Amino acid sequence: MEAAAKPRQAAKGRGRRGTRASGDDRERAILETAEQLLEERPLSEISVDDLAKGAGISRPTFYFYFPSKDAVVLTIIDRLVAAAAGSRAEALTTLAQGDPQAGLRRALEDLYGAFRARRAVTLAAAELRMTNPEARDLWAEVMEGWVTDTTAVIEAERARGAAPPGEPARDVAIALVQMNERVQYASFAGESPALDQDRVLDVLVEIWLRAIYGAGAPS
Amino acid sequence: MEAAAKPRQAAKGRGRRGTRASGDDRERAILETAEQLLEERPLSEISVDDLAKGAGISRPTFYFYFPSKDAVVLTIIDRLVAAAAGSRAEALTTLAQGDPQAGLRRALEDLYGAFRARRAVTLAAAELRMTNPEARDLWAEVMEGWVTDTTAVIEAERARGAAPPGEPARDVAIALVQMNERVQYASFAGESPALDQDRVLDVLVEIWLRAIYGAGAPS
DNA sequence: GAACTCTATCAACACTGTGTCGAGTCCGTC
DNA sequence: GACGGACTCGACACAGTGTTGATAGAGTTC
Repeated sequence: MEAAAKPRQAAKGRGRRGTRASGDDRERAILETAEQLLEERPLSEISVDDLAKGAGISRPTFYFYFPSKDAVVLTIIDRLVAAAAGSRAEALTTLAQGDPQAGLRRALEDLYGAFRARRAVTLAAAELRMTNPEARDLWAEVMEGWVTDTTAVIEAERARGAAPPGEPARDVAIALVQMNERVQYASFAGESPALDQDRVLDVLVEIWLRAIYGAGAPS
Repeated sequence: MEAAAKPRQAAKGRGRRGTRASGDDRERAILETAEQLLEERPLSEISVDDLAKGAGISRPTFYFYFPSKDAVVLTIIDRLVAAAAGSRAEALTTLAQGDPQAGLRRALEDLYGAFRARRAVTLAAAELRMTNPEARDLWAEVMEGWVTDTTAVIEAERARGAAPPGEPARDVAIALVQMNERVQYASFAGESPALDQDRVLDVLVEIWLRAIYGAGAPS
């Protein structure tokens, strides 16, 4: 009886737990504090107490608004993801009509821009993904979206004869999308072997174009 | 004088802190326990107590052998890195003489094999890299090694006219190496959009060859 | 305007995990 | 047989998480 008695389920149900009222300010204050602190240091070095203090409340009161630190960050990531989804929809439109190569570049540019604009959140997402299943799932969804789109583009280009055949389109898409993720992350995080922020796009675009349009290699 | 009196430096100086004696067994037991537990669950869900228990000692005794949990994992990663360095040296030899394209495939194969053989450690390394500077540096060194080698190959192939010009060789090398890392990680971790373990190599090799040897794309 | 309810708040607590200290035991050697 | 170093662990101090229960205040509702 003892063990099952506790309905422990931290990080379930992202937002406030009760109904809605005036304390919206507090909730916003917590989110803003989190974003601001993430600008300064990694997620692992931010405690619930830091968030509470930043929002001008006590630690227990924090738990009135969010079930955990992770939930706060997840909420923030949700927004980033929503913004990125917007970029993706837009990019798709550009791609559908007109020159696919130029469209591809536009798409990669938008995506890169969306994440660079919220660098700190992007890095926190990567960190959270390591330990939090919800973050992992959310990110997986995002990746899946891009992979699906990219697969469609590759298949279309192959079908119309603009791109040569090769490994399955979806497999290539997965590798390219993951390359972008990693390269962008390394660049944002200032890792040691990493591309300069303003070189990222040129390099990624060249590899994408060659991977999709370039024939094998007749030495 | 006081401050310097304590040679306290958690996670600094990987192995035992004292001299060497019989307790080598314990040290080995801790390392083996760690490897074994990493096979079952992520690093974040393994405590110092788990390691101590697994090695048949108490928690304080653990600290006689290692300054922290991280230090244990770092030691394990060191070994993986050493093995990978071996693969790299071998791959270089293959590359230097004979067909570079076949050599490239061999190199990627060896690398992939080295990490797949120690999947759990590879995943732990990625996890630790998020929070531990030492792990970050160690990994950075490894990456730098591959980037340097790859850069040399690309430049050589361009010089001898086998590969067309393009973005700076080092930039391309960074992107490709990071792609490999991310694709392999996703595959090992069983992420949702990820390549099947036995598709990884074919896909990576195709993209490498096209990125290096494939011309742009004259639609 | 007293009783009722619902939001919001926090002190105090229980728990988990880390790292340290000090008091040992055991063992070889001088 | 006592000294010193390798080795061990109980007990502690600390940091962080999440919960409980008591309470204050701001509207209703009758």
